[in-house]
Amino acid sequence: MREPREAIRAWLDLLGASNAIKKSVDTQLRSEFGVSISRFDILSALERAGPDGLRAGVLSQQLMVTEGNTTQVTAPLIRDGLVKRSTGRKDARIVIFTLTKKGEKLFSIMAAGHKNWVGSVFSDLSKSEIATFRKILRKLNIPGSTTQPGKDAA
Amino acid sequence: MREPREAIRAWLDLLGASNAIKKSVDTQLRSEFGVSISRFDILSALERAGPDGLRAGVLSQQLMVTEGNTTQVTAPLIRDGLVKRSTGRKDARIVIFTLTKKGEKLFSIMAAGHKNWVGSVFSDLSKSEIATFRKILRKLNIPGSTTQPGKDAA
DNA sequence: GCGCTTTATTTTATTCCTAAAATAATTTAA
DNA sequence: TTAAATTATTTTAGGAATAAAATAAAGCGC
Repeated sequence: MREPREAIRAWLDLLGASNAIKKSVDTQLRSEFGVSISRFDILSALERAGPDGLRAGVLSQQLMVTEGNTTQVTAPLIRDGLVKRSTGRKDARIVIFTLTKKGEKLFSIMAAGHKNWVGSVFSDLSKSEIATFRKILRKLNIPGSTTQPGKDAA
Repeated sequence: MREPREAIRAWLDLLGASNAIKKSVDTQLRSEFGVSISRFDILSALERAGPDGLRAGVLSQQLMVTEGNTTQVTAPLIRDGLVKRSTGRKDARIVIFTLTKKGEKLFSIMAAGHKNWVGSVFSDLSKSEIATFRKILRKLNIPGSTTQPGKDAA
């Protein structure tokens, strides 16, 4: 494949679709629940983690953002009583985030809406088309991405 | 397609690929030319527009950003002498952005690098795979998107 | 011609993100 | 056991985006 013109078009299409879907989901989460997509992602990770919650560093890794960002985005969630922040009992450097009851309740409602919205975006695609789509995404050569097959450390 | 689980996975893959490619391109543009991807996009639009340049509103529309954002992102490009800002001769409310000679020169170098980087991301895909990929992207139902087929104003 | 509306852009305040500096707690080593 | 190094997180400064308010210029209606 030495035809960068088509590659550029594909990249612009990919970026455009991603931005448009993200904006749509974000707008719906905000208007219905007053929560941005970034905050939703944090609630989602904490829900998956269960009652033990997640350390700040682990949460950041999972969301692929910096720790500074996690500190900032959790702040309003804590202020609003959706997330609890506690420090490690053995090691006081460690910070653990968990979902509060209120956070759990809100998240379960939001998750249903989110699932439906995303489902509707892909509703015109057959199961095999979705599989093809994901397969092609996996074939992209993204520099610095660890998601490549069989790329173990030397 | 009533299987939101796979749809969610596809959406997360799509978002992840888009973010990763964008970060990679941005990093390379910054390190080699000291220009962010947002600034590159503006230079690119102005290059396509040619010597007549573009009005602030048109530029914003093309880049799908607000006019306030255009004002802000053009500012450093003007400061650095890559873009010229002039006001309309007939209507003083109108602002026109054009590429300077310096901007043209830098852009032509950057565009070559950009084309290669994006090309390499898609280098493992055949021509028909790229076509399939773009076709599937076009089948996504994105709320509020005007890119849907045959959706004329009523 | 003068006030009112519309149009075009800028400014302001806020969110989300990063990188780098600062802080704070623990562990290691001499 | 205390000074130095490491680890975990927060703070700070700044870029890129938005929405909404402010500014500024044109165009209308009478």
